[in-house]
Amino acid sequence: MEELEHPDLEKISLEQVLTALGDPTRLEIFRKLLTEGCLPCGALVPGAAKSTTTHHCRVLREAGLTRTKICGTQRLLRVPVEDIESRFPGLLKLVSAG
Amino acid sequence: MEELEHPDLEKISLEQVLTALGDPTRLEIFRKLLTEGCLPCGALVPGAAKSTTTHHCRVLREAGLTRTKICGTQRLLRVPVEDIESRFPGLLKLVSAG
DNA sequence: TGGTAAGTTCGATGATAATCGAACTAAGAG
DNA sequence: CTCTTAGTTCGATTATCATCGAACTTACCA
Repeated sequence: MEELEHPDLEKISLEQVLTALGDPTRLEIFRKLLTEGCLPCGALVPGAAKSTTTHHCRVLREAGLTRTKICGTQRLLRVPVEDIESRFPGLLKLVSAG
Repeated sequence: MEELEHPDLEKISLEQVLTALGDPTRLEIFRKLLTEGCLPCGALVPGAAKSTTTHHCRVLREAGLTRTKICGTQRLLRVPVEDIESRFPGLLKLVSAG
């Protein structure tokens, strides 16, 4: 079960993370993944065009906020909780609370 | 010494905060205020047009991230640290570290 | 009472980004 | 092999936003 390429979290800037989460759709995706664990791309934004969802998933992945596992025709997204917590301490608590 | 109007922090959404800080210029302003304390509007973005700085200050203020005191012809901005910490726990640590 | 310095407001402009549909790729079922 | 399902890529469109200059307000100083 391979994974898509992901950036080194050490090289991600806080600005990039905040920009990624500053969009309402992506914040909703991120929160959904945090509470529900692991979800396929298609389950993330009900009602949106597939290409739109793909776009948001890419922005989140490139900001280091999600990991994507290739699982047949599906892409399973999850939040790398420990990695994020060590690189951006406070972020997950912030998103979970807000 | 009066203050400009500020929103109730309880009514601010996390999304609004993240959008405000997602811009590189505003993140820089916010960090500068965090480290240097209290600064006039004009000292925040060297080189920018005054109207640009005014714009960014308004976005930050409307997101509850700054308080503005009217001081003669100047507007002195500061970060309401305690208020932010209680409404958005983790945010200040996140910004300070990143 | 000028004059200056600090910000604001307004309208325009340019850049960035969100969204979509259509065509495509890849994997699995029958 | 064919069909379906999941997602990607591409190009176009639209909307949002960052930036600016010009005109204005306000406070303070000489």
